[in-house]
Amino acid sequence: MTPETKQTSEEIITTELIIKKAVEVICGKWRMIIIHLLREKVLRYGEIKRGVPGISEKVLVHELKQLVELGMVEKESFGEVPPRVEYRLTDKGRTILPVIDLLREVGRAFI
Amino acid sequence: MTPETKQTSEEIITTELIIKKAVEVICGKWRMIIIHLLREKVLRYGEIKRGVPGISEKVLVHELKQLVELGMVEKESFGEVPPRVEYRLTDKGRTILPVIDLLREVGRAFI
DNA sequence: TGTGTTACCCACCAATAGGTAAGTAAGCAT
DNA sequence: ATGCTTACTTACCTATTGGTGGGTAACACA
Repeated sequence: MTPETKQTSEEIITTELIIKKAVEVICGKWRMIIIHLLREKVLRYGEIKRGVPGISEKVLVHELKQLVELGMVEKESFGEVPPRVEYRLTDKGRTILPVIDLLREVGRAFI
Repeated sequence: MTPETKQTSEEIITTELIIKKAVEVICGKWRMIIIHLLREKVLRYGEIKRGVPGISEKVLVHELKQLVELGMVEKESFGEVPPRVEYRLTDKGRTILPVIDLLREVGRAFI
């Protein structure tokens, strides 16, 4: 990234902004779990719900909405009854998969 | 990491636990900023405070306490007046530096 | 006597995150 | 008519997070 070892105070400020934004994007009790679930499969709403036991419907819906807003997840509704809605990770969403993998590695020490 | 591609449901549960724990450890509005600050220097309380502009004293004290509890930071008080207290990253704390670096990389796309 | 220094603590408040339980639409099968 | 299915919505509540503005100890120095 930055080839220089010394950072100007401007760069430090930007670095802090980026880190804070990234933390904001990553955090939430269930968000990483949902993304981890979507890692390899396109899933319907109900499948995600069953795959994340313990999450409330309200929070799941809210999280999915935010993930779509952030451009990390794509939502596709088929106009069927009963409804069928699929969620899939976007390329942008996939950029944080390495973060999840790293979290799995370092997280062990804190359990 | 796990050489197998298929995970048993037991492993999936453990994976979720680890990810949730890691997220818990990482999150908080200021935590990563504080750790990033301590990356290369041992700092006094006041230096951290000045290095994290915007944080309230209450939150800073609380964060530092939790970081010590988690074993990520060591606190050393010198019995002086006016008081002098130093904080330094432990090896355990250093394990999340790669996470911060990765967050810096992926975070750009979300600003 | 009074002021400055440093690293805190405390009471109180507001905003956000998350949970619970119920309800809804629209069609199909019974 | 009734119930089942699926993907939600809504009202209400609690808990956690973070912020504000004050106070404190203990000594040194003017």
